[in-house]
Amino acid sequence: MNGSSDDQTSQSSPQRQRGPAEHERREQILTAANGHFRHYGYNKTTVADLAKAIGLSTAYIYKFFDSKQAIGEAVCGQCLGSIQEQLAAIADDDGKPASDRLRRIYRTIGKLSAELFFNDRKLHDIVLASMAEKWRLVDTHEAAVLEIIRRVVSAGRETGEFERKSPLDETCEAITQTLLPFWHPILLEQNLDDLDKRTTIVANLVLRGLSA
Amino acid sequence: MNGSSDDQTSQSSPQRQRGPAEHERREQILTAANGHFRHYGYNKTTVADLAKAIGLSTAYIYKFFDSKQAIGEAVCGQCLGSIQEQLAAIADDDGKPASDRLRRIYRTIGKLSAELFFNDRKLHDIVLASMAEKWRLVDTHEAAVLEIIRRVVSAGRETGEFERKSPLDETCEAITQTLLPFWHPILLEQNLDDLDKRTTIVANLVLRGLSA
DNA sequence: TCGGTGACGGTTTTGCAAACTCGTCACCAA
DNA sequence: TTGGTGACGAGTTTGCAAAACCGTCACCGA
Repeated sequence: MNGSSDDQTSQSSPQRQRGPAEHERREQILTAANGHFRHYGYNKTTVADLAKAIGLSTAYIYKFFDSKQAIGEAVCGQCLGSIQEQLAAIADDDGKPASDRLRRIYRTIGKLSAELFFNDRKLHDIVLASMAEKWRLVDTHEAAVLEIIRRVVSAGRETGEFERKSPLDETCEAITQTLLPFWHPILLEQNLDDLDKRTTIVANLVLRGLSA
Repeated sequence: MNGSSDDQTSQSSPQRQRGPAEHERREQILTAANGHFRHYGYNKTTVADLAKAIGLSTAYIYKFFDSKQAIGEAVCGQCLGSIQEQLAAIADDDGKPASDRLRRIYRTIGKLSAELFFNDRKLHDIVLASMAEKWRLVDTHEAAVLEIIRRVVSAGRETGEFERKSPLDETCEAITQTLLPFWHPILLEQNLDDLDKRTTIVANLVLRGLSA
């Protein structure tokens, strides 16, 4: 009858990576990790597996990464970074009205996130791992999305397309909040149905609130 | 190197409860379950524990509930029902403008949900259980919230406070989506900080989109 | 018929030792 | 100094038998 709480918050604060930043070996490790995590899953891949695949010892891998978790974060970071890039490309497409861009961001973040987490089925458990421990990745990603949103909203305000009275920071934060259900792995897992429709109607609602 | 997927969706569709609906024993079981789940947690409470506490056999308990899960759902349902009632009370307070009511609903759902899931610390793992299996409770709750939102928005449209052009259904669904991060147990767990502020700014954004 | 139970099969959880994994360190070679 | 490794301790997962739990059924008494 004891408590069932397992509070091991391995938050990984230091963040400064180990060893040389640009190094062939680092890329090799990341590539191997990417392949193995996708193929066998995160938990079933051991650091020794990666070492063997490259033809190194495990000890040497630790010259480049603090921990297995750090490798996982790097791989995840690349995936999320790719999403961020695609969103940024939409955000910075000055040819289109800001409202169109924002609408596209809603639909795209849902689509890309769903693909990332569930089409690549085996990557799914790295996500579970990253949630179970409390990796900083989620916060980082959220911050990046916030920044992208800010760019779009600012652009819309400058062209007079969006209202200018509400505080920019709060508005952008609020938009980011409404975006959460469309990229958060756990929410996505629980509700993949109608994703495209849901993103669209929320985008509509939000845009009504933004329009000048 | 096999898959790590455990697909046991115990969705519990039938829904029709067993035995007489209004019965002293049913209340007793629910009361005992409530106490035990809170005190010892859901997983560590056995049906035999409940039976012993009331002074019955386990077999008799199954005259009233299909399964332990059904008991858990009933207890959870009561808690969520209490939240729904409080939200409904706000929604139906005709003395105040609809925008005030909606704003209060945002803040209240966040506050009450956070209290339910985390102040009552031991109830926390019933939530984990209810997520791990895919109980219908979450959907039921979401549907109830949607209905409450619909009442407020309808009221606001009738008084001319809210715009009337957008489709009512879609708008209410969208609002419900934006509410999700403020009551979903897992999101709440991951981000309790600034809850009140976040609900407020999202409410502000949404209300700008609603105003006539 | 209503209120209630003991005993039982099939599945899940538990306990514990063996095997494995993570990450460090001292150390080697060019 | 840069590139690289074997060996090892602390902690974690695995395998499997024993115990516990869930849920059903036949049955009892008023």
